Amino acid sequence: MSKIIVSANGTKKDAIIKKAAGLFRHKGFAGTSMRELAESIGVEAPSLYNHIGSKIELLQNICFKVANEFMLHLHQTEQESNSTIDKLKHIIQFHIQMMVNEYDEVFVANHEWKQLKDPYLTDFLLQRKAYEKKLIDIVNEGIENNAIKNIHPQIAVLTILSAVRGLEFWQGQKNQMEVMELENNMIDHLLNGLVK
Amino acid sequence: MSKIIVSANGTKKDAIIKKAAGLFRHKGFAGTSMRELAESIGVEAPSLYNHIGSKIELLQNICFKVANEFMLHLHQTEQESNSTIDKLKHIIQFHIQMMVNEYDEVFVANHEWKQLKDPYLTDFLLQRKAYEKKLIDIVNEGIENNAIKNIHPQIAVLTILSAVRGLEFWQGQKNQMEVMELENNMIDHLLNGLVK
DNA sequence: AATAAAAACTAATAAGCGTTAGTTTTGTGT
DNA sequence: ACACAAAACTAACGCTTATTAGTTTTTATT
Repeated sequence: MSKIIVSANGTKKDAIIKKAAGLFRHKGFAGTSMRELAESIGVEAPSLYNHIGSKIELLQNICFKVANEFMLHLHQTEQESNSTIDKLKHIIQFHIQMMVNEYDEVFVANHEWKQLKDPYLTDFLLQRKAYEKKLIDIVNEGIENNAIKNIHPQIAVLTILSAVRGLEFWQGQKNQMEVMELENNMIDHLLNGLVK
Repeated sequence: MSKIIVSANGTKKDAIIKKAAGLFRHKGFAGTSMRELAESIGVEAPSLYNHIGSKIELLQNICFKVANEFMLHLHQTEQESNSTIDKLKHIIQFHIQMMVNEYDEVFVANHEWKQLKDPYLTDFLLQRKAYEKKLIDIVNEGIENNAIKNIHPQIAVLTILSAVRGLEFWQGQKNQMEVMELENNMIDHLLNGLVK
């Protein structure tokens, strides 16, 4: 077998990307060298280039994989004909789940996308703006339906996204029990507030 | 006069740190070179070393200046004998103000502190933990006083801090009117929720 | 066992990094 | 105008970077 250990249904490139996500999270994209990445895999740096095109390509893969997953889920949520509040609950829950299940990738997409080069940088930002726009539409829908108070929709979305994207400190505790507690508390906090 | 333009009551080192904060925010600490920093100031890279010790020292200055400002404000807030809710309002407001007035510095402190080296890294993390601990105590006080619902205090603090720290997208709009709107909406959202 | 392909290696490239040494220019106080 | 200090410069150091070229080893297929 090869030195690069692949998981089921995964290519060697996937395995490299996975390791890269972990290192990029800990040390940043610019702060991680290909030699480090290679060593963490158990291989010499040039060997990586049998499987990948470049360092920046790794970052592109991570960022767009995450962006696509979020966008796909949002599309699905839009098409379910739940109440506005349930949609928001669903979205917040998904963000938390992603944060728990694909922590490295989501973190890197949230923090290192600035290191992307055009045209990928522009694409990424457009996708992000589109995502926020869709969320704002949902909040507006809730305001029209009298389900949500007359708050500034953009600020409400900003607050929610900031809150869920910033979840990075919730580390190590992957215990499913605690994740559910986190979900329930955050959803309640962001929807119903803190005041008794 | 010298090439490095100093603002009133500021040393040349302060001017360099200020420029560094801007670059570190845009390109990251590892992604910013001393030659870039020098060029943005209008000087050759080695000239910087007449005024500063090292690159990492710039990051240290930024991170601890921000950390100290937040900690100082929290101390003051603790000693004012307002209600728990007013304390929280006050703290959220201060975070937003800092985000608006010292955007570069706060952003860098929030995102690039990982690049610090020990003992500064450990010190910074301890200070952050202490800050969170104090906030948790305030929330607990509110729960005991029946002012805050029986939420998990750590998660509540996590949510609030995530929300205010993530405010990065609120860019360019330094219009004071809009800042007040942002403040009022976020405070209302984080304290009273979204649901009507 | 022979052959072809995949995946690893070593060696080396040019470029960029933070920083130091040594020197020259600029500004200040007498 | 002279002396001293501050602040800039050029040149260069040793090191690290991502990546390429060329070669050898390993694996899979017949």
